[in-house]
Amino acid sequence: MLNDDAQPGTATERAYRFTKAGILDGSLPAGELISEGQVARPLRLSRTPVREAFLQLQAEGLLKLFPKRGALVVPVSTGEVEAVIEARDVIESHAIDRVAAASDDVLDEVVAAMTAAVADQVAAVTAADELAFVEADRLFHTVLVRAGCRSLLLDVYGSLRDRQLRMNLGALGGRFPGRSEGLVAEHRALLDRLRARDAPGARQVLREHLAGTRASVLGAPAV
Amino acid sequence: MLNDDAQPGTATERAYRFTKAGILDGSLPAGELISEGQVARPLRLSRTPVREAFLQLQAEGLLKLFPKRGALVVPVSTGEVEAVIEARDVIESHAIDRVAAASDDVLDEVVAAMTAAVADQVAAVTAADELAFVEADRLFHTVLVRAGCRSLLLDVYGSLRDRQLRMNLGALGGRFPGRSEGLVAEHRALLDRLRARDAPGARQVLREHLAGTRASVLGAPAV
DNA sequence: CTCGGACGACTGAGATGCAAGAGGGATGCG
DNA sequence: CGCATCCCTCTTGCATCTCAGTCGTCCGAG
Repeated sequence: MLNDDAQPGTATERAYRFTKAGILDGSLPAGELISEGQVARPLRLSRTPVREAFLQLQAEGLLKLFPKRGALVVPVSTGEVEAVIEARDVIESHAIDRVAAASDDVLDEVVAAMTAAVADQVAAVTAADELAFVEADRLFHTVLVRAGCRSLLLDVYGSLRDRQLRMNLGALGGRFPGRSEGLVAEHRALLDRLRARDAPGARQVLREHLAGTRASVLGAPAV
Repeated sequence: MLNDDAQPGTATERAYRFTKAGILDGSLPAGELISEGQVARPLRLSRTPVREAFLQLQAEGLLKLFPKRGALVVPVSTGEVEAVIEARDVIESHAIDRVAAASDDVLDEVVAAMTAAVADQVAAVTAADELAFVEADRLFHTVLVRAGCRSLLLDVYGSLRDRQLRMNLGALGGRFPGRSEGLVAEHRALLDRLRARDAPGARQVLREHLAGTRASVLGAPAV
């Protein structure tokens, strides 16, 4: 937010990061109609790279471009929450199946990585570091998906997590109201099932996990 | 291919369609490094809209942009075939579960639409109309996914089918070497299972169906 | 004959300029 | 005072221009 300019990368990348960050952290509020100039001016860029960034963000579903009108920061609708949860369920369940059926070596490696992520989460909770917690949470799930899915689904999953991050921030204002412990416990349960190669059990845990996420996002009136 | 100009839509759209069509029908061969001018010149456009089209196609995975070098028409690798098949399996299986658990009304409607698609396929086979056959095949699956998945997965599935289309054309030169009957039979079997709300059975049929597709794409040396 | 460095053509990244379309507010009329 | 209309501004779409990086080629030295 502060270092608007003099960032690394191409102009397009800078515009992309700036805009995406703005959307994710809420400084570009959902439902707002933003213009290319709004991004180009503070970054001291021309509109060309901004346009390319907008296009990319539209492909990710964070923006919706209206001809001659502007770019709408798509609001997180209830439907979208459901869609994201559904997609996560489908993809992560698949990953579970694959990992549970993998060789010992692969399974061990994945479980180790996921265990480490959980440890990071616990550390983040004690340090009261929101960002680190979210990052570790993301890592936990990403490791699973990376191990169990091919590139295509993996890419989809990546953009999914971005949207979910935004949902959390939008609905909860960035707070995880005491759900941290529950999340960690569910992660541990998932790991247990995975370690035992109990795919149906792991999927069940995942489903409950996602149901909890869904509830905390949808059911939170405010703070 | 013939009507290069005077098409409807914005310049960006025209560039997008032109390039995508070229990639899908093979006139822009996979592995080739194409330049913006190559598309802009025949369409009598400037390079700006072409660039935007390239960006979009990169997001869909059909192109890979190399800075200052050009745009690579990504070759259909064995890995990509596997990835597409995997993703289709995951998404369509999920759709099957959802549809099989849906209300009678929904199920009936979906089955009716899919039955109609199969009928179209049969008609296309007798008419020896490749294009219509592929279109009907696509419709068959799309109806299923549309009924069983929310927007997000549906979008993913859409781009999936494009890539698959390209794989077919690339590997088989557009021919379906006598597999048409098999495809129709498998579609019918899938419909039977679906009609009986036998989700596991339907998934099994689907898996075999996709295995057949995979084999015909990967394992087909020629005709 | 082969290898290496420099030159030139080509390509994309980004900036700028112009024109068309959409919306909102002021204005004139009933 | 309410409403339809016009105009003015804002925003994007696209073209054009400049700059920088990359690659192929050519020429000379060993």
